[in-house]
Amino acid sequence: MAGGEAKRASGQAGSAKARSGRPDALANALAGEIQSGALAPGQWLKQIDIEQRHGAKRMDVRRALDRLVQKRLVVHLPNRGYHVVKPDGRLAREIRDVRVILETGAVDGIMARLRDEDVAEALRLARRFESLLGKGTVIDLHDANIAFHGHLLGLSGNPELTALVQELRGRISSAAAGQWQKRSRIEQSNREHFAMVEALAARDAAALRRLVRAHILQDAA
Amino acid sequence: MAGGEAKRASGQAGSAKARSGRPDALANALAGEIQSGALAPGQWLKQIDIEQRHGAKRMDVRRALDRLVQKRLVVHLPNRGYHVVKPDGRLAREIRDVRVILETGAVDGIMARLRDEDVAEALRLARRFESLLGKGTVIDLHDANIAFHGHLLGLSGNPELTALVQELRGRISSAAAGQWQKRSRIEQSNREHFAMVEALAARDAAALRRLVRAHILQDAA
DNA sequence: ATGGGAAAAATTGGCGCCAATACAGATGGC
DNA sequence: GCCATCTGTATTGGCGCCAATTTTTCCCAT
Repeated sequence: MAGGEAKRASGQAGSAKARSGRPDALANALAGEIQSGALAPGQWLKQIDIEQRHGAKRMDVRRALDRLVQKRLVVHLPNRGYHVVKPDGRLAREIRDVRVILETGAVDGIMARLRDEDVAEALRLARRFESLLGKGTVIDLHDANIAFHGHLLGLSGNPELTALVQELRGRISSAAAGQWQKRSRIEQSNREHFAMVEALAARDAAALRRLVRAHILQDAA
Repeated sequence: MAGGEAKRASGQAGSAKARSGRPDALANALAGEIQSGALAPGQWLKQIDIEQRHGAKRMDVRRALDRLVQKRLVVHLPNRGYHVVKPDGRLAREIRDVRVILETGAVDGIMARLRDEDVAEALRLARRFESLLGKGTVIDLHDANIAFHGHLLGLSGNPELTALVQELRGRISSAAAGQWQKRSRIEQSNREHFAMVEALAARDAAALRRLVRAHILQDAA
């Protein structure tokens, strides 16, 4: 029995691609709705509603919900159902602190591998964020912000670190979503983006660390 | 803000207890078998085998496997099955680097909240590890090591950080399991444990950071 | 003998139905 | 008039069966 050993090297090793499949797609869709606030904290997620709204099969719904439970985005009460997790101040603070550690910790790796074209790309993304300040939706700004920070983290050369931070961000964005509507804070974020790009260009690790820390701490303060 | 509604203490907020339920129990059992090496890397996990070996229902098996996929411990190929993930040097290195960032980043938090009794507890756990050097099994040593580092991380006052590191550790322990059999390295780890306790007692954050970094880097080098 | 191909066995994955449980509303007793 | 209980309804969760796909085995042709 046991002996399986994959003859073909197919699969796994190089496959960060990972065909998402329908269940993951649904899970991501629901995660997006939760993070965007479409699904309010505490709201019950009835399987039938999701099944009809997304035109999905019952099993996919169940699997997606189970996946969201593991991502800590929804809570499952046996024989009662699933509901959106309610923002927990303590938890949000802890995750925020972890993000500070991870993203400031990534700075050294970033500086070590930094090329001029990476700085240029960061500048481009910062400008894209800025261009959306006026007429972009909140979601557009959110995406542009993700793109900027994702690029920055990607420069660390550690995909796992990048994925981890994105996962953590997904777990508190719902709590922070309300904060994102304040205009002054978005403009402050924009200024900090450019400051970070300057720190990058100057290869000033200490300054970048300081900026990243302040940036994260203000986002979900 | 974010009202701490929790009328009933039940559910969500404070429930680190989280009734594991059958599916999680199976997932943990399989995870243990993978990390202990009972299930070899690359080996195919047939649903029927697991169903019979663990006396579980088919659905629980499927759910547990799906959960392990999300934990990145097994790989799923549609219509082919699930197999244990093969140790990937690059991935292991990335996770190891993330651990360095997290555990060295936790040092400041640890020092800020450190009490004398915490140092005493750390010393106790270090001694327990040492006492197992001679006649403990590899698994005993592994557990004692986990306990020591878990205590250390717990001192940071950030349960999320602790949980995150444990999760990361679980994803590479299979790869590092082979390394744990070298005696000299275990003794080196033991010495470093006591050095860390000394750094704790001296409230020397820089020294502790240096020790933690070296300790993690050597474990899964 | 060996390679290709087809049938057979095994395994996975999906879908539907039905029981178990919780919720809502109505009814009756105090 | 209010509270407890009971009934009806909606929702969840489990279990089994069957189709789809893959892997293995066997046979035949070259």
